[in-house]
Amino acid sequence: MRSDVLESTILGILQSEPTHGYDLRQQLASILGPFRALSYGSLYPCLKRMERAGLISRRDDSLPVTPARRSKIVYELTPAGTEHFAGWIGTQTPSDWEDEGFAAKMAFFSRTEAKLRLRILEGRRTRLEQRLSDLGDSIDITSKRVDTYTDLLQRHGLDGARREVSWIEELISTERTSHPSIPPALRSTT
Amino acid sequence: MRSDVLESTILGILQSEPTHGYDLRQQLASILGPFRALSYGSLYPCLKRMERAGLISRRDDSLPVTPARRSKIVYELTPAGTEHFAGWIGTQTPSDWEDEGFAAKMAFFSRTEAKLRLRILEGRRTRLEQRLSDLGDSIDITSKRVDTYTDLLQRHGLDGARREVSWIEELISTERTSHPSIPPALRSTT
DNA sequence: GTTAGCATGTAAGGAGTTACATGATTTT
DNA sequence: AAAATCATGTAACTCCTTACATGCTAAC
Repeated sequence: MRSDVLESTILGILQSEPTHGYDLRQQLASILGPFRALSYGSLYPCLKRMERAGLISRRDDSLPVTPARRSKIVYELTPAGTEHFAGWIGTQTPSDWEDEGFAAKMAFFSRTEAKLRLRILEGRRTRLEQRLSDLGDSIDITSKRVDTYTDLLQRHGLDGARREVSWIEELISTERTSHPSIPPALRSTT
Repeated sequence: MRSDVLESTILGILQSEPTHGYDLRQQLASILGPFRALSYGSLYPCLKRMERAGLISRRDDSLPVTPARRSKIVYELTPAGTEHFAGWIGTQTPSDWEDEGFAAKMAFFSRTEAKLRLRILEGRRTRLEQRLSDLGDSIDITSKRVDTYTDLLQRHGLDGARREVSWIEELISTERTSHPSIPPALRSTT
């Protein structure tokens, strides 16, 4: 995962409420999928970097909300962190086409403007279509080699890519129909 | 990709015919999918390591098969390399459960014994089922957080995981039916 | 009272990318 | 003759994992 994507995702989680590292990892895993979950050996140094960069700060929680004071370090957003997240969520970046960048952006879509949401989805679709055609080329190359299993593997990959594209297309059409403010003329420009 | 998986895959490709680095990369991409394709900055050092380890050797092709001698370096298997590949293809290792390890093994399945093939497929299925249940747990955790988009993302991930499992199950049942030597009693032990 | 899970961290090392550097061959 | 593609390689850098080290708290 690109470090800016990770940082922005952390900032996004912290925007809901101050959180400590261990818990942050669970949420990260549940948003991005348990696979891309990173290890603590990756997360804690990242939090330290972000603190040094002034994006987050350790919260001095003397609140007796949780009975006993533990050795938890609760992080919260600084104004700079809030601003950084607003910048990320309000713009389109190349990493938005990629798997993880896209997942991270989409997880916070309810805080994204409808127009930008659509643009990001369309960018993602373009990326997936390109991937689909690459996959097709690659299968053509191998087609001479008539190994049954290699073939099955490749077909499965192709299916997955196609499924990905149609999922995105459903999302796009849902976005368009639930925002009828967009003139119908634009809808066919796809 | 774990380096032993990469090395074994390279050995597997070289078993068909001696190949040079550039071409090896295309074949690697077409077998494993164009995504997991690695860069030359990764491949060439790996070939050098393998040469030093005695698994492959540079071929002195004075053969005038291709008209002009170019600056190509053609690698071929050494006896040690052949043996190494035979060991890998003939055994089950933990990396066979994982995405890349499994793809690499399956790409050479036509050179794998039917029994072992089945065991590897079943191991993969177990791994995928575990992944599926992890994903279910993770969605339960997030279910309180009723964000539409996070939800869509997670459902999509779950669908993908389920699709993966049923694909593997189809493969397994095909393996079993096309090898009726296996007593029917074993088939229900699934 | 001991096991399991919560919680934070560091050091070493693995794996791969990008950018750079170079040059041959084929196509337009 | 220029552009594209084939072909090999290195160095710096990024990102991440594993293994280790430590200690608290809750449940059995």
